[in-house]
Amino acid sequence: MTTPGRGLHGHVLDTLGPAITAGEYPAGSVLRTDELAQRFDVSRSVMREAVRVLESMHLVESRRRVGVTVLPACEWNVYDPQVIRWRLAGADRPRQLRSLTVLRSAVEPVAAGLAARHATPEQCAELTECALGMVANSRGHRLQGYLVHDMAFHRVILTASGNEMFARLGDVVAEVLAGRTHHEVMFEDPDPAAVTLHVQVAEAVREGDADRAERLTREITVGALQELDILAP
Amino acid sequence: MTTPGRGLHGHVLDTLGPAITAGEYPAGSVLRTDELAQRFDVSRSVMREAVRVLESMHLVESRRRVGVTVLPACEWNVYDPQVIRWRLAGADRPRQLRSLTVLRSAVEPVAAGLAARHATPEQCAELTECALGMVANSRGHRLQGYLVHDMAFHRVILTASGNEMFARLGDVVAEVLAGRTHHEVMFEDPDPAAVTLHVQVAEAVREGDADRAERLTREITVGALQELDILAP
DNA sequence: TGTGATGTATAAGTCTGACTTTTTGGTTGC
DNA sequence: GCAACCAAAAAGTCAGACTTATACATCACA
Repeated sequence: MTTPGRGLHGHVLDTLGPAITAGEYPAGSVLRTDELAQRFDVSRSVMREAVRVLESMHLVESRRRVGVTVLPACEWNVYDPQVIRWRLAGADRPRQLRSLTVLRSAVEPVAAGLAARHATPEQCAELTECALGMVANSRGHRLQGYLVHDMAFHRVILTASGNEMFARLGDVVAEVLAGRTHHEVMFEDPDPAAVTLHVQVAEAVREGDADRAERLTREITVGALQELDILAP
Repeated sequence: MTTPGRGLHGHVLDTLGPAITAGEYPAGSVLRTDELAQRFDVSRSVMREAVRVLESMHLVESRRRVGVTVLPACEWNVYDPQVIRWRLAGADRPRQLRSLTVLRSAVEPVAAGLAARHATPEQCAELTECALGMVANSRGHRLQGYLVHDMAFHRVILTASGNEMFARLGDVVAEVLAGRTHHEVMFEDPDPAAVTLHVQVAEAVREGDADRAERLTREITVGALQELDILAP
């Protein structure tokens, strides 16, 4: 995704970050900078930079005379894209996927409603194009093409909402969608009902019908929740 | 909030972070590590650590032969609590407050619905206690006491949702609420209707009525949006 | 025996200076 | 005008010496 291993400290992070988020070092574990520097065969300066970054993500805490302490998961900056990526790549991928899908179900409908009010003509056109692309790739095992348009669709919605916080979730949603396609229903064509919903959302946004856009997007996200068996009986 | 100035690099961040998020260095500005180190009267090692942290927040990008480039706001990790705090303390506080309030309006109703399903008896009790505290402080200019219980109420809802991503928004919501009280309607007693809504939400959660909890919480957040004049005509 | 003052070892924190590597931008030569 | 080449600039890396805070143990005193 981002440039991996931009410098030695980046390489260290690519190993340590996933290890910590995977729970390899339980909360409370204590690491020593010098030992880590030796283990990764880097200088202490480089190791310190890596620790500082982990510290800014609230993954660890560095204290004098003690060492580098691993913090409990409830302290982590779970919205940090890097942390999300590490967790998605590791053991608690399912848990992370569920959390993110629930977040989507909260955010995307509201974002769609805002998009209906604020989307520029260009964004409306983009949205329609994405929806059409989804339709065109919805049959005949064209999962890859479908996915690309699906990700683009949701990204445009989030951006067009005009809310910077929503917009920044574009990458996250894209990774959730990609993950879903790669693991769950890889071989079957997407649900035709879902495809129709996307087309209708594009319509609603184009017409500036905020309520309808929100309601339809809520239906989409309900579908995503059901795929992961997150629902009340 | 968090320990300020934990080490020299922390002090540098406390100055540089707010400066960058306030737009003092426009996107594309180039800084040099050595110059910064001199300006802050710290060694290059310390300065490098600070830059690494800013880099992990996507506030800047460091490239060889070029320097430390300030990135455009659309790249920033706007969910980083540190970044949020810096922005709330700076010039675009109003903009940040609006973004966060819209985010609240999306997340909190869904969180309340989940809380109705998953809240433990202890959490239900806490919730009721918070609501009662709000009632008790709702008259006679007891804004401070009211605020404390209001913040606690929303934090419990977010935690009880059982979703880690929601739970981590507790601090953010608390700061939004605190900011609102300190700036807008500081002198008037809170809207009685809002107080009643909180009591009713606590009720709905206790009874496990997810739909009602969600609907009522949506009313609360609509009120918050209206206070900031965020609404469609 | 319990409690407070004192000492000490430890690991992070800081600074400095030398060296390496990458990259930009200009210069040269065809 | 274009290619190859060169030199300067800034980040990146490393090693070593020194400083500082602090957890823990020790000891003295009540």
